[in-house]
Amino acid sequence: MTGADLRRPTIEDVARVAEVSRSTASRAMAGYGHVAPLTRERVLAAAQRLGYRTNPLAQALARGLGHRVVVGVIGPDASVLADPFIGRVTSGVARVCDPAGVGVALRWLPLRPHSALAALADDRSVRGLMLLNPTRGVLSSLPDWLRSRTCSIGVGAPDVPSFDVDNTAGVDAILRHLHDRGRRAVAMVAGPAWLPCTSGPVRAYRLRTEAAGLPVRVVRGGFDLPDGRRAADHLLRQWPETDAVLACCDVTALGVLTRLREHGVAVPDDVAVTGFDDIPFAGLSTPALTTSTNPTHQIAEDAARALLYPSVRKPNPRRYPSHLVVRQTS
Amino acid sequence: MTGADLRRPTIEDVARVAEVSRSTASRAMAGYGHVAPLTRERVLAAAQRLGYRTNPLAQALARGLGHRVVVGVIGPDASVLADPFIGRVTSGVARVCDPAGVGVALRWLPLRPHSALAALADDRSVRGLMLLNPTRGVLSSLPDWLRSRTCSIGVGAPDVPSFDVDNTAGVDAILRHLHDRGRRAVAMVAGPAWLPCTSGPVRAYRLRTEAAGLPVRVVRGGFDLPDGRRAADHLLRQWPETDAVLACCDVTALGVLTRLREHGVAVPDDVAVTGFDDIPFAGLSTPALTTSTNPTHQIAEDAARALLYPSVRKPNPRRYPSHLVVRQTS
DNA sequence: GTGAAAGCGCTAACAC
DNA sequence: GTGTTAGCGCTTTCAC
Repeated sequence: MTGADLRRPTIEDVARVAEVSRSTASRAMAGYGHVAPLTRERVLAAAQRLGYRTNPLAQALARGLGHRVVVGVIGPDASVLADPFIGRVTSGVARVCDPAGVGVALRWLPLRPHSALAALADDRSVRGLMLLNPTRGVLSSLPDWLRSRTCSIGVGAPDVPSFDVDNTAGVDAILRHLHDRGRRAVAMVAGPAWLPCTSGPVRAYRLRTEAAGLPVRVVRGGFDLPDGRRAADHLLRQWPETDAVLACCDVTALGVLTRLREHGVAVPDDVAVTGFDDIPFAGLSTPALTTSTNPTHQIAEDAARALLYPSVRKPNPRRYPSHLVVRQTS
Repeated sequence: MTGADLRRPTIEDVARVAEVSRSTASRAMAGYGHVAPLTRERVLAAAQRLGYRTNPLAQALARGLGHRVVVGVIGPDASVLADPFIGRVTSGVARVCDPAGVGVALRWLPLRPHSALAALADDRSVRGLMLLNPTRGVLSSLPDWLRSRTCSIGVGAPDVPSFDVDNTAGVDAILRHLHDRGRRAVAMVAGPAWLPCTSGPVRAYRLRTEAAGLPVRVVRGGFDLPDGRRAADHLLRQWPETDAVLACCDVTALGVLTRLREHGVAVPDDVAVTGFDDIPFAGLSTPALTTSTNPTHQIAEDAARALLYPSVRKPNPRRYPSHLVVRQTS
């Protein structure tokens, strides 16, 4: 009835009602440390009765735990944040972080992120850093405090847990599939050179192609449609006998597809085209794109959990299988 | 050189070096309140020299400001979070919040979100709530504390800033376009009934159609491909003379498109099809989808800023124009 | 304009 | 097992 009722109850109030000290109340609520079962019950009952809710702000300060996970995307410029892939990662992380009272921030990091990482390293609000597309160099230059709370979607390091699709195996499977279908002149449209994760696939392609005694043909692509179109132009000019194009991402593949059509090349009759990622609309193109599907949400969520609960150590690096989805373009 | 150097400098250290009190140092750093210019300079210099970085955790506690914005998506079940649209919103918000030291959490809210909102209302870590697809009923039931820090992407209220596409005008423009092209039997595939933002477009469609003395034909759709396919089946059966389908979302439109093709219906020759949203791959379908493009990122970012900086009042509700993109399906 | 001091609400040594 | 106590680092009245 008095003004005191307007105040939200603090743990002090709970302690008073439960007739214990603040520390005991704290222990009882937290669930660790030694508290007599009966005492805990009393505390919990008091909390319940008062409608007590712990204040995450105070908790964070006292524990010295940051309240946000930063998703840091390394790339040549901030436009990398516009990629739908980033949206999937961010939303996956945001969902996993929510129950822990943690939020997600999204930030572009330049290819030489040294100073940006230094800034992150002395931001006490940072609970963890999820690095997208880091190079080994970047990982090794991480300040210690930050390193111990970093994970990577891409290449990792012994002390930086990494989560990624096994795209080497994925690309290999696609190539096998193309060979099985009788394609002999398979050209690869690789990702941009600055992207560390492109090297594995290129190597896999090279290895299997050479082993089969077939010609190795790699053209560097990017991530968007025009890149794919340019790649198609390049291929047609350079190696007109190409009978399959293995692109490292769906968007590029779709660019290749449209450009080939414009040139009057029949897909898949003249040339097969494959993508990678299985974006939501890969199945909607005409013809529908053969690609490889990745558990992006799963990866993002596992990575987020690794950051939130670092004590639970898992095998590192963690690689997720990519599954071939054969549609109509191959 | 001593152990003290390992400790991160606090504002206390800054104050000592600048030879002022903690409060003055605090004021100087914050930038408001009265501080003599010279004093401020001294403080700033000291901070600089010590490499002082404010601790957002302590700041949050002392100021009583939450550290995360919750994006709450209202829908029948948690699967609504998988929509790519959510990814775009989340990443947009996360980017804007980052510089403010704030994170984003993502949470599904049931159609009757009463208790979920109550929980949010006494979570002190919540800086703001961004509601997606709320109904007026939901808005009016918001607890006061929460209401004053809520914004909506969808319908709003006098005291809840809302940000949304003017989809009524958008749909009207599409319909006008179809009429201009000579379509006379335009059927609409509306969004799901639980989605509040579907009523405006339906009304707009009804009004203009009736005004033109043409038949009103609405079928309820959902958000995914199968919904569009079902809608197409329904239309062909019910109103075989339909010569245009106005769908309220691109994915549904693409479903309609593929299903029509399977039925041997030529698009756009026999039937025109239009979508809404201009998802990244609307331009890649064959034929390319005519649709309307929306500034989703802009909306999300503006809404986030409204939450972070509530003092900067803007007109409410805020409506963003949708722009017709005529491609090949109409 | 500046300083003293009282919080913000919770946690975690440490002593009992 | 439980309580005492000293923080966590910053903000903000309120005097002067």
